[in-house]
Amino acid sequence: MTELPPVPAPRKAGRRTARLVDIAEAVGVHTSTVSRVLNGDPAQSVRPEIYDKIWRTARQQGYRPNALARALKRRHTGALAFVIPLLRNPIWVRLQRGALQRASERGYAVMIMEDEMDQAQPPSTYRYLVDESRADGLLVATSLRIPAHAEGSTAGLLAVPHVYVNRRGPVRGNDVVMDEPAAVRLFLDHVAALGHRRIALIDGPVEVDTVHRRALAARRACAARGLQLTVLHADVTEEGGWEAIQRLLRRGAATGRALPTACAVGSLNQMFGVMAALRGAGLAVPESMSLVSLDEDECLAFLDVPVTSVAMPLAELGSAAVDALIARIDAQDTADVMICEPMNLIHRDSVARPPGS
Amino acid sequence: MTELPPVPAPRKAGRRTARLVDIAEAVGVHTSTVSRVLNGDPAQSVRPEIYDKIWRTARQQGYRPNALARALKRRHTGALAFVIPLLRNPIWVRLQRGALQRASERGYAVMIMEDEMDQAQPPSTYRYLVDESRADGLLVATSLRIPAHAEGSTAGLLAVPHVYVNRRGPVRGNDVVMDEPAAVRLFLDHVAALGHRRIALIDGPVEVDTVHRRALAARRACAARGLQLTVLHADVTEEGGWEAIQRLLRRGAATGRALPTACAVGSLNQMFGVMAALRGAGLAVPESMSLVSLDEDECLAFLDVPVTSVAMPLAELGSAAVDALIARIDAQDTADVMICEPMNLIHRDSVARPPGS
DNA sequence: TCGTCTAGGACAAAGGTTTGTCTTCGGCTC
DNA sequence: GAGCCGAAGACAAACCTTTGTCCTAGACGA
Repeated sequence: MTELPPVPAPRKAGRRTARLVDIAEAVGVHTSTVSRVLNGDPAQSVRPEIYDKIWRTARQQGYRPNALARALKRRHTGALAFVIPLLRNPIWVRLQRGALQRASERGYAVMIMEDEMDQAQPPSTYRYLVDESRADGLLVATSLRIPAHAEGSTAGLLAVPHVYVNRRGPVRGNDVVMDEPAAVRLFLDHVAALGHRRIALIDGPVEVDTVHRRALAARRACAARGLQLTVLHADVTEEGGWEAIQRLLRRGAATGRALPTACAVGSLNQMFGVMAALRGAGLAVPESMSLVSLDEDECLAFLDVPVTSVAMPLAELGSAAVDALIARIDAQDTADVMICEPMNLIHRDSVARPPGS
Repeated sequence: MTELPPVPAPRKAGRRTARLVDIAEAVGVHTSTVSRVLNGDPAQSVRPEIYDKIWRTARQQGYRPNALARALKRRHTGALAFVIPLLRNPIWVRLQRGALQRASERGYAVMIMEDEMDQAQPPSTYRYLVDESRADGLLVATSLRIPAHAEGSTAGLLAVPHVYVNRRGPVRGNDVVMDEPAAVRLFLDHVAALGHRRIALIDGPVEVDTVHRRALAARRACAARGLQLTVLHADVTEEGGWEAIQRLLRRGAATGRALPTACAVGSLNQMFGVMAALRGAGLAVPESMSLVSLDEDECLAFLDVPVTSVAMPLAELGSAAVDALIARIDAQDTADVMICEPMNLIHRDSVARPPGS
């Protein structure tokens, strides 16, 4: 394997790929006939002998329809653009996977546009992809925060088929999201049943829509259950999680109020920071603090103390988003979609009864 | 060839986007003039007044050249296809980022094709993307193992501009890889200097090219330094890492030979399993076993014991791969590329002197 | 005055498909 | 035998740009 043949650099020597007209000539019919036969046009009738010859020739010449010409004529590119922040956070990977797979099943290619977390562009920036006929529609998973969305950038996008993924856009009817409230309740019910009364939620910046909805759901659910809730917003990084715990501790020390005994963490990255900070503060998990990750990843099972988590339907979200976008491209229904299943609490070892119970 | 691409659905009618002819009519010139002016053709001379009017009208109508028609005529799509296994492993994310960014700088769009780890396709499968004029070239980062590559699947790809990323293809001249031997040496020099003599390398399946090259480099370097090396191949998962350590322990018990005192782990996923297994076996890090990850990720700094790692130039790899592919598309040079920098050992707390020294 | 040159454009031919409309011809009915 | 019809395909017009070539009128030189 180490010594392989030297490369002959076989750049295509003028031999162009087969076209419809090549087949037509070889068979002795018009290109329109070849086109209809190859596309299985039921209205076209040809003698079986010609039919066979067309297929044989096409196969033999390795014919592939030119997607450009076809798209130009059909006014339909068969491509979807996915605007996504490429983060280390595995949720995006799973989401991307689900979307890619479904798109491929439905005969669409997906082009990925990175939208950097730090300098997110308004989604309408990407409209040009549709205007230039590079894509038929936009899957928007940008991390731009809500207020910036709302201001003006809206109008541009509306002219073009698009769907917001895991986020709510400025108008209703184009969103595909997960049931964040259910995830939060899954966590709350679990720890409340064990006797926890003081709860913390550590999550990303409040301007991020998912975070906002989780916080809201947590507040409602805690109010309903008579639980005391502390919400801490921090960067979606290990540092962020670390710093959030510091804040929690400082706040506890300053007010003299007892610390929460159960804590949910919005992202895997933050989780690492949270655990490090807890360890540093001498707070044992789960003895002093129960921990639940709202972001499932297999590595959680292998940590020092395996972390209980809520597994969200991310792949399902991705594929549902693709379906929703294609429906919009085909000018079909246009309603928000919420993906609820499957959503499971994965029991591991980071949750226990509150201390002193 | 049995199945042509799925027939796309019809598209809703509506306000069409501006075309060259719309501008031409509005201005009162021929479309060719508009095209040349808008494309800045230096050979075209036009009165300043017309020039201004063309630009004004184009801007006002929000003209965007139709990428399909343009690509059809120019025989150049401006898109690259990236065949990649979408894994949780963060290396792919970084690689993808580097590639996306560079491609966008060079005016190319990137479409991502997922190639599943489990059922990887021969790279020539994706040739159709170029044959159908969907992309100008292929960035191949498939996880398919070498032997399968070599057999027959080669010929198809050669006809098309492509580059293997982080892998060696079956012929020389189309590979963009990192300096894995240097990474291995960085690890070895570090632990050898501390007095370690018995070394382990836990990595993915040997058929994966990067793994193969790392193992080879490790063997050579250990031989040269008089170190004793154990290489363990395992799945690139947490389980895999866990199981590799079990194997190491069983082997030690069976032969009665002393265990390695320093261990490099090829991927982050495996690292979690390795640490769990070590913990389970009562082997403290770094007192009983020094650990180095060959896969840097920020979370390593926040683990129970922060893990020393070798940071590889992944983003650089991605952008270099894009450059190399574009060079091939432009029929320029065709030589292998090896990315060497930046590559750093990130010192954390998982490496110490060997026990009893 | 005639020819030449150049600026300033116009014309038209691609590029490969799709698709609405026509044509031709044999067979059938009446 | 005239008329009609369906089968089997041919024709040609898009789809929107790019680009090689051609045209025209005024300026200029001889």
